[in-house]
Amino acid sequence: MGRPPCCDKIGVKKGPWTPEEDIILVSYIQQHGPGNWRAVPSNTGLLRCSKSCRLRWTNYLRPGIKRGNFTEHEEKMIIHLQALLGNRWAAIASYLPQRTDNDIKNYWNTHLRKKLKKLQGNDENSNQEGIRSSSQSNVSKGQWERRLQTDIHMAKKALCEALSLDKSDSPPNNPIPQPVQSSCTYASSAENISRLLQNWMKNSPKSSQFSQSNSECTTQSSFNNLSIGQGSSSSPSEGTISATTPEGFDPLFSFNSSNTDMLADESNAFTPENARIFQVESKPDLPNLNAENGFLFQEESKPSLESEVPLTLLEKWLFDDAINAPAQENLMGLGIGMGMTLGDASDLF
DNA sequence: AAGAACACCAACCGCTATGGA
DNA sequence: CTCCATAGCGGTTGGTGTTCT
Repeated sequence: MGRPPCCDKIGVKKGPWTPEEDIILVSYIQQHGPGNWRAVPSNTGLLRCSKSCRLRWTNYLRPGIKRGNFTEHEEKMIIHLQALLGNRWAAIASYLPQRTDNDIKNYWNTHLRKKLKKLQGNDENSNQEGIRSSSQSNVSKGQWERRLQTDIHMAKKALCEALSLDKSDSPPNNPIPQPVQSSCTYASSAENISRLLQNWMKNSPKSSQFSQSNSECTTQSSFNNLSIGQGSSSSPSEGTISATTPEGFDPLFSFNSSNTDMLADESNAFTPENARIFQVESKPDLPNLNAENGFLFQEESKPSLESEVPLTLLEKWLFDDAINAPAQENLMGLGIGMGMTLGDASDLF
């Protein structure tokens, strides 16, 4: 029997995604969750193949993705991990949950590789050319060993987790760094779309093709007022984005004036912080974003502190930072037990 | 000012592994 | 067991913006 082909490549659109397509895709995923990508083009009316939809989601629209400049810390980690793992970008990305493998790969190819080459050129007499050259010199052995060690370690970890589910929170003094499990909150993908739209509006001031009741409402200002989770319960008069589809799923994005105070200022619109607060605030009445329709709130498994007591932006920022810090420290000790020290990578700078 | 060269990065391509029919 | 869709991955390409000449 077999299944029908993924996409027949006829009438399949290629090239950059438009904000409209992004909105349709995110809206659909918020309702149905990621997966079953084959159904996405037909259900949304997107003229994209399923693979393109999946890649767009994983590389760009997925929540929690950090874009923009890499920090020095991230650079060092990438260099270190690349030396350990080679060009296994997905594995490297698992240690930098806010970055996609594509992003890391691009950054490596465009920045870090040159940087390392330059450093090696400037330091050719040094025995610290280090990780790269030394690992390259016996690449067949060293890399294989490291990969093997990494794989063994990952297998061990998986086994441990399987055997002790109740100990899912690894002890703080765990000497073995673990890939960071990124939390997945689809709501905050609006942040990504907002960012996209802001860039888009910057680059292309022409009006979007959203059908809007208010003709003065530009795409950007609309998204500054974006409210998540109001779904079909929101008043149509407030300007629901028209994203008609064959199945007519309800777009989840609507413009709600109740939140414009926080988001009215363009500079304040949908930063990661306020996006998350926004999400928390809109949790209690989320008719469309619940487990029943596939919307996953993995962050809800965290202590309910955040949802009970809204934090200020600064408090949240500090709170998030405190959470992330141990993981980063842990990651920086990655080489321990893998035949490598962080110093090896740090020496490159 | 104009065009060439370069840099960047989103998206695509092709391959492999996996799992369901 | 075989076939095929799907997911995931790494390499590559092409469009666009920036810098250089």
